[in-house]
Amino acid sequence: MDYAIGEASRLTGIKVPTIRYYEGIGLLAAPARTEGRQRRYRVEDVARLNFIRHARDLGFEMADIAELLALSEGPDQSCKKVDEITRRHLSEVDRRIAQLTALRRELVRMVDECSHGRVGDCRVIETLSGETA
Amino acid sequence: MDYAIGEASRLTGIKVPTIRYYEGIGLLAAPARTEGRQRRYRVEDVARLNFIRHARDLGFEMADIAELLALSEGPDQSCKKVDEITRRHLSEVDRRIAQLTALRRELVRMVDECSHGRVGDCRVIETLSGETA
DNA sequence: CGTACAACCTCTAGCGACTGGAGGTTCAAG
DNA sequence: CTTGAACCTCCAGTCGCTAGAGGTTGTACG
Ligand SMILES: [Zn+2]
Ligand SMILES: [Zn+2]
Ligand SMILES: [Zn+2]
Ligand SMILES: [Zn+2]
Repeated sequence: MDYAIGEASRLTGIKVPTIRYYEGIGLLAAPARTEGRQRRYRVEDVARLNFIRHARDLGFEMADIAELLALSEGPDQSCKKVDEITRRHLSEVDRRIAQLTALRRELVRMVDECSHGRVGDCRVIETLSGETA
Repeated sequence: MDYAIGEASRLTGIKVPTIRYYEGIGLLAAPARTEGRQRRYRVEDVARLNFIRHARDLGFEMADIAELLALSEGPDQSCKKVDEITRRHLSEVDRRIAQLTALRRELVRMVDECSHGRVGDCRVIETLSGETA
C-alpha cells in the first residue's frame, strides 16, 4: 500500500519536482524504491508532506519546518519550542505587515497627489527622484 | 566632477556590488571608466541610482523600475502609465497584506489554543498535521 | 504476451534581487 | 615612491522552488 510520487503529489498538493527537492535538501527521508528505482511513499511520508504543505502555507521557512517536524516526532516532550517557533514566526509576519502597510500609505499618497498631467509634473516621479525618501 | 563607485554607494545607500549588478542587468548604463578601468559616475547616474533606491524601498520590482525610469525620461508625455504602474503595484501590496493578515489570524489562533503541554497534545502541531488546512 | 504511452528517473539551469569571497590591479595620499 | 584602501572580474551561494532535456519504467489494454 504505497504511493508513486505523482499520487503523493495529488494527495498533498505539492508538485512532483518539489517533493524530490524536499528529499534533496533532507526535509523528507529518501523513500523505498521499486526495482526500476522509482520512489514509493508510505502513508506516513504523505502525512509528513501534508505537514510541510500546511506549514509552508502558513509562511514558515524550511528551517522552521525542519525543526517543527523534528519536534513533532517526540510527542512526550514539552511543546515550548514549538510555540516559540510559532510566536517568532508570528512576529516576523507582523513585521512584514507593518512594513507593507507603511509602503502602502506612501504609495496611496503618491497616486493621490498626482494630477494626471505631464510626466515632468508627476508627483510619483517626483517622489521617486527626491533626495532622500 | 564624477564619483567612484564607493562614493556613489555612500551617496545612495546602494551597496557597491549591487550597483555593479544593476549595470549587469542593464538598469544602469555602463559608466565611463578611468584608464585603469575603474568606474566613474556622473551626477545624473547618482540621481538614477537614488531613483532606483526609492522605488526599491517602495517594493517596486526591477521590471517596474525599468519602465518608470524610461518614462521619467520623457517629461512631456502623459503620466498615465506611471500612475498605472503605481496603482498596479499598490494592488499587489494590498494583496500581500491581505494574505499575510489571513496567515496571521491563523497563527494567532494556533498559539492561543495551545495549552503548553506535551507536543502530542499541542494544537500547533495538530493544526499543521491536519488533513486539509 | 506485446506494445504504447503516461509517468517516472537524473541532471542541469533558471527565477529575483542581490550578497559574499578570492585573487589580482589601480588610485591617491603622504 | 611606497603603501594600502578601494577598485576590478569572475564565480558561487542565498531561498524555495520550477522547467526542460533526454532517457527509463510501470501498467493497462488488446
Ligand atoms: Zn518564520
Ligand atoms: Zn502622475
Ligand atoms: Zn509591483
Ligand atoms: Zn503547544
